[in-house]
Amino acid sequence: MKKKIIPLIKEYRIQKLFKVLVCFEKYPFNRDGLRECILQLYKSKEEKSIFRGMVIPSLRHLGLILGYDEDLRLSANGNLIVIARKKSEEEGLRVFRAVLTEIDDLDIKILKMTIKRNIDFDNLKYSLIKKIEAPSEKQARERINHWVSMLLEAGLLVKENEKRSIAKGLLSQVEKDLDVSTKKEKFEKVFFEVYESIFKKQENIPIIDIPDIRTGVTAAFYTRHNLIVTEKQFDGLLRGIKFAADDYIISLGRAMGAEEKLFKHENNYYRTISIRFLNKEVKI
DNA sequence: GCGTATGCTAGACGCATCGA
DNA sequence: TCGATGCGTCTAGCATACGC
Repeated sequence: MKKKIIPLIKEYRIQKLFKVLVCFEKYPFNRDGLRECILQLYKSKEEKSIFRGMVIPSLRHLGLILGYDEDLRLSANGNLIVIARKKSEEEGLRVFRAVLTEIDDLDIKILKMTIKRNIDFDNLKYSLIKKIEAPSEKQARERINHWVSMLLEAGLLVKENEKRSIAKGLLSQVEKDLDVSTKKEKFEKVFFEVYESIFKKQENIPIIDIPDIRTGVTAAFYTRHNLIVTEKQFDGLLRGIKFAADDYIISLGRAMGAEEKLFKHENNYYRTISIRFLNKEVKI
């Protein structure tokens, strides 16, 4: 059986990650400003150790940032966490839990296995360590332990005496937050409004980077409706709308090379989106 | 002008060290 | 002993130098 690949999340303290994400919000596309801001959070430490060795890889593995070097910036999920965290600590955690649960569900499945299997948590951890690809058992254990620590700090797992179990109340809240059915009817309206606002901001250039519209739509859903739309959900919802209708045509632009977080549609990967309105009055 | 070599920078990751 | 921290090293990608 092919072993799972679980990356090592070196900076897994959620409160620290919140602070680091604020630096990314303050200094998008500004590596120097970003580096200085982050190093202030880690007194007297080296750029290589903290910035390049811990923060960047961890945030990238969690899908919270995009780009390299001067292009480093928040992803839509990262931006959503920052917006929610500004509202309150609990709201920040609420969004973080949704993002973590989505990753766990896709790659690791600790939460599902903990619910499903009526076995001791340590046994579950041991069986996971055997199933993941890592240079050594020590490394595999470290990867699982860091992931478990994040789930504990997020409150999705709870420690009772020496046992770990699922925080059922919180998890049902996360499941509610990740329920896409409540978002379908609002999606089209929000999507076209955000497209229009980015279009105007770009001085009427119709071709928009998909990461930008993801960020705009996910933020709008949260601020207007208090709904969490993750990047994965955005992509699913976008795939669900008509690309050609009586009043508009949506075109997608291919990526020039290997890039991050491309939009997958009908087995192809796209980086940009543009909309031609046939009867502008109708839609906007 | 073109192709190759070399050096530098940034990102990623393994593992050593330290303290509880 | 184990978890937390961060240093050392490797690799990829890019820019520049150099030779033909």
